[in-house]
Amino acid sequence: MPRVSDVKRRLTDAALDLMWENSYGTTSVDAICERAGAKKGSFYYFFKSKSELTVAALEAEWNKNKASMDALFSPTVPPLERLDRYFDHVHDRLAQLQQRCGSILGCPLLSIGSEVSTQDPGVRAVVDRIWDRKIKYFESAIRDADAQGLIDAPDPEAKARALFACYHGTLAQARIQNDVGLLRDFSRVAMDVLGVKHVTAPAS
Amino acid sequence: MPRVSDVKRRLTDAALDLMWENSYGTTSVDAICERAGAKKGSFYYFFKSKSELTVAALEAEWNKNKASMDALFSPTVPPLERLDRYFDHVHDRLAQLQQRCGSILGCPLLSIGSEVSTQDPGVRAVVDRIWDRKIKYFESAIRDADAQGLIDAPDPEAKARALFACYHGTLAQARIQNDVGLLRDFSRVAMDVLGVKHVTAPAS
DNA sequence: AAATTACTTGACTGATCAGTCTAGATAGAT
DNA sequence: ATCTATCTAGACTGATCAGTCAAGTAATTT
Repeated sequence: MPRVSDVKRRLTDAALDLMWENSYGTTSVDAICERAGAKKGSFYYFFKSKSELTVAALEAEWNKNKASMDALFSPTVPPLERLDRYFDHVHDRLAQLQQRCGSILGCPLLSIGSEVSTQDPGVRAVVDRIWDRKIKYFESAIRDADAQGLIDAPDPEAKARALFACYHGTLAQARIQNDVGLLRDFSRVAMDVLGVKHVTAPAS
Repeated sequence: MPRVSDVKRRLTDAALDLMWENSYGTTSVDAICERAGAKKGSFYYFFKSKSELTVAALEAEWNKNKASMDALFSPTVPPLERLDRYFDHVHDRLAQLQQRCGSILGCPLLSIGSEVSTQDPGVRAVVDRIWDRKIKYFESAIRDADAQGLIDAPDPEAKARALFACYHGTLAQARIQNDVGLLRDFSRVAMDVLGVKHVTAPAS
């Protein structure tokens, strides 16, 4: 085996950055190559199409995040605190990205997924797949919280999906309005959605 | 004043249809003209750019929907029922659109807004504006529900924004997964978010 | 009937798009 | 040393893009 290059990784990184900040449609293959410091020939050596690159980029992003997800959702952490910490973590990351690029970017899975899902089955499928994996973290936290009597969740999977949807709506709104505000308070909304029994803020 | 034409309306209709079903980026001016049965010259007679057309299309869509929003959120309807009926109404409309085009399309404000908000201040602004108007319906329903003691909502505007975000996340997920499921049950999630005091599901 | 206003027509431009192709360069295996 | 698999270079193609423009048509006013 001759030399190995890191161009593939640079391409997926560049693609995700550009598509996250702008959109799938306005991110051209040329622009991806330029940011990655690669040439077109290399791009099409590694990927059959822009669509396939996108699938790879989303998978790569998932792999980059998995370790910190595992840590945040460690069973050693009290279940509701896992969710709290996760929301904080995402908030901090988006706030930090805003420093660099001027915008609250929301969730790339949602932005890209919403943009291409009716037209690109491959990308839609990978978004679905990663989405499901992420929901599993919510689901087990919810199941543990239920087991500890902190909430009443007879169907943890459904609860997780509902909470996940709510969270992504909040991320999308933060992107559209370029405002972290709602994100900062999402934890309270989450506790409402979960029906947390005794907690600081809400009366019920 | 010489003859009047309905081309302007046909163009905004066509644009919204195409952008909703596909995306802003993949909807070309040529395609809009073709569906509207208009020529390029007419397009640029009425609109300065694709961006301006989009702003007009979103405003036109709002105007088309306003009457039914007013009816659904009529003060003659019990407040929580207003929300229920609204969710049902949207569900039915999306299910009906799915028959025609094969996909659950979600909310065009969110899809288009999320796609262009970092790049097109004009479109972002109109999405924001319409978004705010829609939230007002939620807000007054929530305020009325609070006044009737059905819920405890010291800050109706914040509650409305949170519920709106949750709802749009659910719409987005329905689009990405092409599944009405979550939408059908959203009313229950909404009641959780609102902290409805006595109802079928939650304990608290 | 002539002038004016409101719209229509479609060919055109130059830029940019995703994707192709051929000719190399580089490094490890033999 | 040379062979071969892996990767790079970058010019090229044809389609499509948003937007322009000059000439034309039709209803209404005067």
